[in-house]
Amino acid sequence: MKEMQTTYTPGQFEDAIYEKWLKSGAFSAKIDPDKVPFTVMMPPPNVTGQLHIGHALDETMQDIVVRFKRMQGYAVLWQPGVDHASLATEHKIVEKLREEGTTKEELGREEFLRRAWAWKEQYGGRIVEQLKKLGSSCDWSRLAFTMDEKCSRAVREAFFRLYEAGLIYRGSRIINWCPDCKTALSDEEVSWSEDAGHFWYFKYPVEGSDEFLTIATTRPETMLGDTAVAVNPADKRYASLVGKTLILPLVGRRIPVVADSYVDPAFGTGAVKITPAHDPNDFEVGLRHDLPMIRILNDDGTINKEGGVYEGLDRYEARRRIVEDMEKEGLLLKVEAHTHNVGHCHRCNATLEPLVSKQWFVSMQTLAKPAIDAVAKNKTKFTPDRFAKIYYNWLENIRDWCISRQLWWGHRIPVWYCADCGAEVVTPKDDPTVCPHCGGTNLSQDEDCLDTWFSSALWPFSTLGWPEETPEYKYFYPTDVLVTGYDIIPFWVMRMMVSGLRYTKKVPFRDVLIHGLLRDDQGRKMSKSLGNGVDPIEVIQNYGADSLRLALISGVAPGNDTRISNAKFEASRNFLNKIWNASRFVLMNVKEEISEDLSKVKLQPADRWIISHLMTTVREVTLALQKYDLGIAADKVMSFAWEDFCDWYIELSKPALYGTDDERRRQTLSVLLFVLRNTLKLLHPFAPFITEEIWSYLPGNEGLILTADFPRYNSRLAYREEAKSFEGIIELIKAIRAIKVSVNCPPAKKVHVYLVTDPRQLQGVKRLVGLNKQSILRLAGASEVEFSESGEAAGDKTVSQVVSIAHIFVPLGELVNIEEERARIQKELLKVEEEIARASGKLANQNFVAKAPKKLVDDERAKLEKYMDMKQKLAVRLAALA
RNA sequence: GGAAGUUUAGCUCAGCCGGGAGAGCACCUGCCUUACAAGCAGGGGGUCAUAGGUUCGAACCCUAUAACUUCCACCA
Repeated sequence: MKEMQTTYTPGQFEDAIYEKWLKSGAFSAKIDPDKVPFTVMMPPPNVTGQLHIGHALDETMQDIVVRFKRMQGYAVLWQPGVDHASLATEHKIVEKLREEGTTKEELGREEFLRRAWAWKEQYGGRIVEQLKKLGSSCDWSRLAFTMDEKCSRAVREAFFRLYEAGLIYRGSRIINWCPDCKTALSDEEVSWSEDAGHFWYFKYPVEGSDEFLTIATTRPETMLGDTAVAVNPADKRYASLVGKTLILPLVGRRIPVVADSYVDPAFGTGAVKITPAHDPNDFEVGLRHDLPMIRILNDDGTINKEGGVYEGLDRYEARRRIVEDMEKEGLLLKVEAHTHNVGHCHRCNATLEPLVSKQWFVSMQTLAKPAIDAVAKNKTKFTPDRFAKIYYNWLENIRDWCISRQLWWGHRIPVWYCADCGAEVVTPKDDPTVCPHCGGTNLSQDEDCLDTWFSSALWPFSTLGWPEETPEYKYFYPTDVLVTGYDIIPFWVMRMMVSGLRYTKKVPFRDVLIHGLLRDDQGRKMSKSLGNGVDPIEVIQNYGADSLRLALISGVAPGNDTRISNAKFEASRNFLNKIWNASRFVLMNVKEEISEDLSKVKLQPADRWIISHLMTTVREVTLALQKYDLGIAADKVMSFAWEDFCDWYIELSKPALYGTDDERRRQTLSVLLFVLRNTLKLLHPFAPFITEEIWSYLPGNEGLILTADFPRYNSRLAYREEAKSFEGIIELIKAIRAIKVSVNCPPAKKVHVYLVTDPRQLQGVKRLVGLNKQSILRLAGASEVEFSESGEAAGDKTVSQVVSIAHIFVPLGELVNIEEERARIQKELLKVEEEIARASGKLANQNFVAKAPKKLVDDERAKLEKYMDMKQKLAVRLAALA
């Protein structure tokens, strides 16, 4: 047999274990009509991205569920994949080109895409390798990419169907424009922040008078596009000006004063400059009052020809110059400091400009309704369920989705324009060459790409071959559970629900398991700029993948944000070292073939106790995993393994292992092996590497723990009563230990223990103690334990304690101070009296006795009896010490 | 303005169907006891944010209040 090392050194076996798993083929999903499918779609990380701690949490949670289900015998498909991440990837490539001194426009579309694919090839494998380090047991043979043929086909079909249904349209609307990335963004891609800015008060002259109307603005440069000033219709201050004309300074344009209830009279001056082309609210006002829309910005954020003398200036330079010029004209009234919410590009953080632009949109309202209903009718369930409210909140207030991006890396919009008749041509599969309207051949494809999330929204079924009715699609769809962070609900969860219901008529997943975000040990978000990010690969190197996995999920309630720190990784690592050494202990004692068939073993009380606890743990862990309470499940396994198995059972087993009764030794080993094997199985989904490694050392193993059966609760092994009575022995051992400590008795000094037991219980207790005598002596540090009629046999210099099975007397000679002992007993007595007061108070309450469940009342009576008995014994002892 | 969450030991957090307040870390005491010092044994420490209510019984359910966090809307 191989020898195990004395400490847990994950770095020495994790990679080899992963290879073993891959070779076994157990990650590959197989369609099996005799099995129940269980399907999970991995949220695809960005193809050129790097693994961060958030992925690690997401992956770990999926892997736990998937491994659990695989062990339970489901036909598991965990579909992995990567996302082309149109904007993020293109942004990186553009930056690289900038370093090289060129631009994408200079390269041209074709060359740019060639470079992008090369980039994808270069970095696309990295994230996959990192996922493997975590132990992810997904089916790599099915690795998908959002721009591969399958997914692209699905995108094309989906676009076609929505277009045909009139749910995709092209229009000029106010969108969020990033002047750096030079593309439109959806509302969801805007990140807002409170930025310090200014409020500039400008005076606009009223035509044909000496009067002025004062407005306030945070973006002076937009005045170049002003086509009106609005006031509230109820505002008496400005009533006389409504309908009059102002002369827009610097520009000279004649603009009307209009009345519109959108204006808040209490804010600013109560008069608002209206720039319909550069503000969503102004856009609406413009529509209501039929105002012209004058766009003043180029795509790169410089002023266009509408800006007259300011043409060509960057927006901020223009702002500075305009303020300066207004001041020169005497039209700048004042400047105030002002903080306001400013939208930034979530990718490059540049300040966004709202502007009117012709883009493609998806009408969301009709599509949203089935998605709302599906959750309301519980066809898809959120865990924790409070996230359903967040989901509703989004869908009920949904606005149209801007899906076109002025990018090249992505799915090109499948629309062709006929140069001859101006028609839009959209086809589901092949590119059109002839215009179906006029027969012209002068077709050109839209230059833009689709939002990345358009293809992500199809992920649960595009990866399975939809729109074809493939065997995979029929067997594995709908999927079972989607695991993701709450920050992705609006981007992805919602859109998958919408698309799934629209295209497949089914919910894409039955459960959505939501997790929180990870924060540093001070509760701050992890970010590149703070440099407080935890690199999962580094953690794996230092502590092992299993430590990382345990640290991420143990003690965490679903959906809550989590702080992580090295202290947590250390704690997990220590636990795993414990498991490692416990296994090593068991194995080093196995010197011959040991049967694990418990029906052939004459079980001792301690054996039944640990088996009983194992069964309880099996039941609780299974239940928790089924409810996706991963943190609770992990904690249950861990406390069973460490406390029950290591701290108690292994210690209890030592007398038998080192004793002379060979039959007894072998039987104890049977139990040790049985419990160890099942503990490893319970732990496997959480800590796959170490459990697989130890598994390889276990005798008589065929195959991997990866594909072993998950333990099942067996009522024949529950041993409820036996386990309960054995608790008395544990209580006894603990009490003797405490007695020794209370008088500073050196642990190595063995003590003689006298037990006094109620005559009614004597036979049972004697038998129980007799069966466990060696364990009691060893664990409590005693030389002898004997029964006696009274405590007198122990003499005067004695410390005593009452436990449920006996009154304990330990003579400790010089170590005993009678005064202290009296005080200790008195304190003990006080505690017992409190308990008696509590229990009898409860039982005196007629309502409690009448209304509480019978079992509770009975339990309370039993407790009262027990405490009365303890009180009596303590009182006698106290009197004897007097 | 709308929504969701949090408030429990010194710190970080669990706490399921309402039925004697838990873990890890930290702290104190004693131990290298032949699996493990990444360990063992023993211990101290909590007005479960506040105020009401429901209930025989509330950390848990309801109402209000306070503080903090996040998301959405939005300040021209």
